[in-house]
Amino acid sequence: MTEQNTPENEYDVFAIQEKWLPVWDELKPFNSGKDGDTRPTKYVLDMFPYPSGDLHMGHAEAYALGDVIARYWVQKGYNVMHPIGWDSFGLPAENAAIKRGLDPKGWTYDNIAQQRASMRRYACSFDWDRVLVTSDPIYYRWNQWLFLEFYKRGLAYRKNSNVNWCPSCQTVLANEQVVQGLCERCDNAVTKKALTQWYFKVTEYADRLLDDLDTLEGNWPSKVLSMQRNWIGRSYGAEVDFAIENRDAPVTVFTTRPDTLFGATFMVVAPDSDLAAELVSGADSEIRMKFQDYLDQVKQSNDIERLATDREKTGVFLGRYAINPVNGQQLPIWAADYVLADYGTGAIMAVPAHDERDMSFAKKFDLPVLTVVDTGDDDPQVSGVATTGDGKLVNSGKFDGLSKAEGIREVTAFLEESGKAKLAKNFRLRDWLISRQRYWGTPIPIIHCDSCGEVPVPQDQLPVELPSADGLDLKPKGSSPLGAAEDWVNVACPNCGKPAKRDSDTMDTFVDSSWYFLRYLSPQSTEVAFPQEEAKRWAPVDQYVGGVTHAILHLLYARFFTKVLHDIGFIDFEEPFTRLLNQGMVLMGGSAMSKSRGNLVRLSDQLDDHGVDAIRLTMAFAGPPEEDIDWADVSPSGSAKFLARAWRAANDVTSPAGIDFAGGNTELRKATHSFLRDFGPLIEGFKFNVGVAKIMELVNALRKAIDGAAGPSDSSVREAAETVAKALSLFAPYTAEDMWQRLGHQPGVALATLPEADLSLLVEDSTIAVVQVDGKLRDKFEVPMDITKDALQALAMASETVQRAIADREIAAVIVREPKLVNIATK
RNA sequence: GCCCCUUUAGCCCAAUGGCAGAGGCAGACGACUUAAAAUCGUCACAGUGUGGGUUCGAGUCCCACAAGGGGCACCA
Repeated sequence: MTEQNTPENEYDVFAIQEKWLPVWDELKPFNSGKDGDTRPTKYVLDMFPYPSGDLHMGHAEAYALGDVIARYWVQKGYNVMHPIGWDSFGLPAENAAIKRGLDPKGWTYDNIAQQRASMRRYACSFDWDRVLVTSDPIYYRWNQWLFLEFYKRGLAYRKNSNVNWCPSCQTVLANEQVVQGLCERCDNAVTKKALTQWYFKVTEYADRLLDDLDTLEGNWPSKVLSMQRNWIGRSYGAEVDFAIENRDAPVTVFTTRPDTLFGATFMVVAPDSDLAAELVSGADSEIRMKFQDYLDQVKQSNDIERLATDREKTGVFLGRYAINPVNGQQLPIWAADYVLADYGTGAIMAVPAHDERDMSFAKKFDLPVLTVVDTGDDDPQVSGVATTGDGKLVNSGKFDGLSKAEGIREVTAFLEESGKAKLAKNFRLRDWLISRQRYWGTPIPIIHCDSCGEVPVPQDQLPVELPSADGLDLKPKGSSPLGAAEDWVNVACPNCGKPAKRDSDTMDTFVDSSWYFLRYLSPQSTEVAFPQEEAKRWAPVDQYVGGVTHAILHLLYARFFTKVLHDIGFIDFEEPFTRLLNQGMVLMGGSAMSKSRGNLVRLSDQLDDHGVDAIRLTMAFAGPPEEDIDWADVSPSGSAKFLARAWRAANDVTSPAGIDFAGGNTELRKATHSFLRDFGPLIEGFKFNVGVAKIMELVNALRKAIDGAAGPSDSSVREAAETVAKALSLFAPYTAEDMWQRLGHQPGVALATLPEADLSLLVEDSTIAVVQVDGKLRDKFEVPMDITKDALQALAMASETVQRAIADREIAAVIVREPKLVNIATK
């Protein structure tokens, strides 16, 4: 009695944590890539964190789930590479450092140390010998090397254009970092600013980035695939040349509806385009002034105003005319900000009858509407509502009567003959703006020389290391803080030796994360970014795990880098992440956790209250991994209770380790082996919550057997308990390890293999057959597994309750699915 | 406006087109206890958002609608 209450025989999760951590440090069960390891390889990758503080609940979920997968494959006998690192450059770290008056470097590395300690305690199955930190020169030197490889191939270039500018952060933003016209980071309205900036030519890969998504179908969440497709936004159409009165060269427009060419009644160009300025320069002074006023107004407006869909159309007439190539019609040319300078050619043909935007513009400025497709809807000329559906072409000369699709084809072909049109496609995707006017990032390895222009930093001078932040004003002021680091920025031109200046911008941190999965192959190499043989061995990533917040940005950029590296010949695959799991978010009370909302759940508190295992188990058990977890809906104390229950069951086993399981209690053996049959597919299908439920089921059966007929010494009890320990180690490694030891084994349950199910144990010689009448259950009885169709049907027909259900109705059909089901359909 | 996802018991969630319930939370009851906690055990609770359709048979497939969530959106 008293003995049962000694600590030795009581589940103490905190003591267990302390006990096993040092043992695992020694054992290193998750080291990968040792010489002579003949196991097949598997690359499981968790998205690496920003070191912006300690780990939070979101990290806890992501790493718990990634760990289930990594540990599963280890137990299946794979050599699993499951690395971790830190995405440690970037604005969050820098802003926090400014706010606290600290060096971003010291602040960043302190946080890394803290997160690393927390990950160890959280029992993440990381290979600690492969850690990388993107703000280490040994890492970002290869960003610079990659930049220069891109530069060599024309994939990195500089151009002047109107870029997204956050007046609050005082830096440019990529398109992807502007959300609903607001800065992703500070929620201030984003404006435009003409600047010369560095770009990566991601548009050159737009087709492949889109088409190759098909190869990921089924292995990536369909949501992510559709977001990427939306983002790339390919549309097919034609480029059509319109001659311009009093101008030698024609203006080319892009249209997806060449079939409506006869309905074009005006042309619109983007007001902020060079074309608009050029065209208006040929107009009289009153028009030029009006245009200038309009342009000023457009430039002042921000994206929120511009994107408001219910906004009235605005624009000015440019005093010039275009000629419609299909019928010689004279079309007035307008400038309006609903046409974008950087999409298509920055100019459109306006067909108000068949385009809502053109229609509202035509109405506002009283421009003509001409219907050229009869869709069966109300005539737009009369109704003032544009029609976009299929129909028959009208008012279109020899093309009358064609369908929309035929018209698109025929009209384009007709113009193609005279060289006035060609098939074309356009993308919503823009080139990736990578310059940032910030300190804490990878310096762009270019030197600007007055005589030589842009000069790449020679390979032997890489890395271009960041100068110390000492004495630099990091506060945002619109230009890079690095420009003020005199000693750093002023260098001799590598070409001509004359005084020159370093490029003082730093790279977008998405550059860092676009190829880090390859750097894990050799995180400390000073020779190469990554060794090609190792890439052959490990890459691409078999399983990527992370939040859906990166569904567009990070994943698109990483896919782009992969394709470029493939084309250069460094790797032989074109998609970086074979399989992707997006875990949901952890909410509290229905909304995202935040300090200001007062619903913040601190991970460290949860771990102190319930222990690591219970929190990990709760994360996995809460529901399907891609769904959000509302912490108000789950019960970490329930998880802790279950773990104690499992632990006690293992503690009750009295048979010796190594005992032969054959001959053990049949019922429990069946439970164990049906578990073994079901568990693997569940984990491989990401149904972790169901997998945990199956373990609970097995523990319930185990408890019953210990307390019942089998008793604690039965071999089946040991078999079940060992199975529980192994399976549980994916979710609750401390508890599982302790169970494993108490069952008489050496430490290292993580490396113990899960046996295959012995299906012969699961063969039943009888089953319950059900009889339905018109689909409704009427009777059930036990039958032999090998019962014949006729015999089962006869048994069913003989049933009294069945006969009563049929009553006097005529039988239309009898469906027999022996041995389990008979359905009698009546007329 | 276009596209996608979700909707099963008080709650979180299971269910190869074949008996709606695997698991858990909260709950009720019982055993153990002087008592309580802990533990062990037993139990109740929905006919699957709504309306149609396909089928011998639908939570599951198809169509429409509703609610909630998400993505894209003046991209020619």
